[in-house]
Amino acid sequence: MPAFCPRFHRAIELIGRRWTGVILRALRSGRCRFSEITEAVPGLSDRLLSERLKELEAEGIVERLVHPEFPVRVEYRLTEKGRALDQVMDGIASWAERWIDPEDAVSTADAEAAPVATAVSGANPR
Amino acid sequence: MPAFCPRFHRAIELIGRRWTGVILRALRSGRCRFSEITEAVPGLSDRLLSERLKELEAEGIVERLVHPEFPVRVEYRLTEKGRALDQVMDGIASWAERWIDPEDAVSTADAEAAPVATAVSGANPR
DNA sequence: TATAGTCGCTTACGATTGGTAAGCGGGGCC
DNA sequence: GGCCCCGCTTACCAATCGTAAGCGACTATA
Repeated sequence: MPAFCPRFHRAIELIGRRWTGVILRALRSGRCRFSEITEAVPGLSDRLLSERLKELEAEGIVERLVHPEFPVRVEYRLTEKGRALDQVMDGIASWAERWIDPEDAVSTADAEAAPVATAVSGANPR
Repeated sequence: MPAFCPRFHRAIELIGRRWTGVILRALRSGRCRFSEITEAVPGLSDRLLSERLKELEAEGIVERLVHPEFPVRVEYRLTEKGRALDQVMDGIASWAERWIDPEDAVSTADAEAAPVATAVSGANPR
């Protein structure tokens, strides 16, 4: 096995970008509208969701469908390439279930969802 | 399936941080010394490798062994928790092999490995 | 007519993180 | 002494992220 593979590198840097993984998971779980995703993923802002979705669309992992109805409805769907990531996502989920301490995970999610009073006062947090 | 799972989130943001994936792959392929990893991964700097290894050690994914020999030899190894990621890594590798265009990947790696003549010269006023 | 609200973005700006280069400590080697 | 090696650490600047606000097309309410 080679120590470095450009394709592997590109793949993991792509799906590993901030929020990308959770966005793909939300899409897979049936959330397909912009606002459904922001609601489903605590801490994720409009700006980043928009940015990530554009990247994923450019990569051919999701496709964007615009329904020119009432308040413009936009639907995002996994392409075949995107659905091919399901087993990867499942693998990560299994690993997380076995090895990630739920409390760590919760505190992380909280910190992202509600970084209320923490950041301002720190003396020199690193 | 829930749209959001804190443990999944934490897991993917952890292994998805910049360089983390390729570092783990390098470790798995037998490179275990600091300098072996920097050599194996084009574009990865000392600073980031050091930072990522510290994080991975703190997470219990790699362990650090110091051999007080000649020029201090430091060995990094995957723990059980780290080795449990093998199937995830394999899944990503398979996906990449099927879906990532080698040329895209090469150009990406090149850009990272050899920004030789581009960056140095002027004409980059912010 | 005016005001307000919805959805999906986009813009602006400060805070965090990443990349590049240089230095450092402890040893051995000439 | 001066110079190399390894594994970091520090310093500095650019890229990315998080927060908040605004925008365009449209409707609903008054």
